[in-house]
Amino acid sequence: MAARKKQEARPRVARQKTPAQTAQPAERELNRDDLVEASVRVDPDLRRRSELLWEDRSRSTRGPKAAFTPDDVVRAAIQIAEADGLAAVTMSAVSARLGLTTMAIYRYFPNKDALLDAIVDAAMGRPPSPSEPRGDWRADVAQWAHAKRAMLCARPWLAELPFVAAPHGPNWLSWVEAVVEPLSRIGLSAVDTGEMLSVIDGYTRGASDTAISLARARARGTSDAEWTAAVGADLGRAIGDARFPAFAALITAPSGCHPRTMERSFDFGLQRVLDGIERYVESATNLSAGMGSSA
Amino acid sequence: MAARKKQEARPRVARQKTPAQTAQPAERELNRDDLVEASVRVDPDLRRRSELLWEDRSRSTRGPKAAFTPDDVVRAAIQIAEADGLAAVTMSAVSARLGLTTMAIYRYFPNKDALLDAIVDAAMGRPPSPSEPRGDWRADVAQWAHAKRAMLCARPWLAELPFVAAPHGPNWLSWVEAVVEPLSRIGLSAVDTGEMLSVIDGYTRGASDTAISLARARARGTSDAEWTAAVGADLGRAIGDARFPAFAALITAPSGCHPRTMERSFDFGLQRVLDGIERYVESATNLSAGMGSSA
DNA sequence: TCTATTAGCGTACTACGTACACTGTACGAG
DNA sequence: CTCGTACAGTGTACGTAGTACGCTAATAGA
Repeated sequence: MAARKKQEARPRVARQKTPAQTAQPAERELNRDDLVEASVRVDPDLRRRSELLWEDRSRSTRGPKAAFTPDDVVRAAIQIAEADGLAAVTMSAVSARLGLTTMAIYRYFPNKDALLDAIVDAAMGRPPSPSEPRGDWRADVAQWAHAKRAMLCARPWLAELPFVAAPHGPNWLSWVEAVVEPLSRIGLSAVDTGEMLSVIDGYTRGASDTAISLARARARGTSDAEWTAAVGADLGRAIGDARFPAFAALITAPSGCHPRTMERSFDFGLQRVLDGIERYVESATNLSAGMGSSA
Repeated sequence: MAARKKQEARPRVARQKTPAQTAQPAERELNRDDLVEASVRVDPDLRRRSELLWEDRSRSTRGPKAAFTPDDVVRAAIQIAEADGLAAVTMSAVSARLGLTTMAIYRYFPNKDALLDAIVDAAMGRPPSPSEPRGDWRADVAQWAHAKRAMLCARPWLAELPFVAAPHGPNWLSWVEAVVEPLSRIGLSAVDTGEMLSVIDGYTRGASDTAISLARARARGTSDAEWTAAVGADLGRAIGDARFPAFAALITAPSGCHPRTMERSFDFGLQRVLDGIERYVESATNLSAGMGSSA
């Protein structure tokens, strides 16, 4: 991540790009040509990273044979992250795992950022395909949310990376596709569907953080009891402090935040969110049917 | 963050702590004594960091006078982060900004992690106090969510830090208190209130990520048009790809993801989430009133 | 066969976090 | 008043990270 930081710190001299086409129409529909045209304006670094995620890196003809594929490198890096955490994923460590010298990975990825991009996409994997698309969007969306949460908890180091930000690879898009599909079946407008996507994904990522934190602790060898004690000691600062009466009352009562009940809690909240969406769907459907019933 | 990483990577030899009190009762109510007892079991590093956030660092008597206070150091660090991003916050940079040599900050914070803890808490600031507590939990919660989102967008570098994780300082607790207070007024059980807290906060953090990403781009000097182009080029990979039909259809339609409409979108989703909570409140209230009405 | 291309190596440089020993200052105990 | 102790800030040095650059050798196409 040091590399990522460097990228952010670079423009100390704020580079003001030529503000030539500030007033370009953004409300139009997108098509391929627009995107090709648009991508020209995109930061070359970002464009290169995106290309590395998508291009077919099949063998080029000349020169000596490479001992590994980029996928091998990514796999090695992921194994290191699984075993020793994201911080252990250094260029030297990855190289060493493959039996290469440090500089050899730079033949596969131009820098660590590009490697991390590939790691993120590979580590996400594919979403589980819904058992049978029986038209029940609510069940499918719930299943997706649980799957995404489980994916993040299984690889808690993944959430340390800014995997919400560009560039996104095929697996990332697959995950999005897997929610958008059931959401589209609701029959809302595209804009509304986008809103619902944001609601579901936002809740899923945000509400998974505690579980991810626990998973991280487990990966470090911390027991659940120790983690609970640490959280309690941390939040317990509120108890007896006049500034936090409501929160103190909350955590003093028998708590719902235990490793055992966390997934149940997640599902409970998810059902509330889905309720909210459903209420909107009902009202929108009623409205479009001309019945004017308010929810 | 390199320091944070190091901390994660440290236990390559998985240190299995003495699993002595694995079966300690966690379902009981918490009180001060429990917490003191519990905190003994907590990772000393974490405990020290928490203490640094909470203890009164008033002047000790002996020795030469310190030129600055820990708050001065934190302020300097935050100024650097505001100007050049989180990556520019190095121990040397902070020292230099205060006119000190690199090693001088170690007189104020034992290491970079501790400094970052303080930065996070200071940068969060205090939540705005609700205009007048008129008993409308929904309005107060919505105001809180918008405020938290605004706070994160104003300091996009803050979201790069694991500020969901321990240790938490007084400002962090103030933010929590500020939602728990209106949520408590609903009259749900403590457990249910905790669930709602998780729903609201989860949605708020998760659904703010896109706006944070935009804010980050702006901080780098990227124009909104460039950012939109970059996002379009990134997600546009889905267009024409048979693997992502639903998502392609979504982004091909006139999109709702524009800088101008982002806050409106956030609020729209927030209203859905609040609807879901409200529906639960209604059903729970009806149930407790013995009317057995199902939602 | 010759040559352009490229995989992997070795060396070296820079930036960062931080350990450690040192200097000088200022308060409080004698 | 003075002296010793505690502490602020300095300077040097080390380990680790990312990576630029030039070298060697292998390979396939001309």
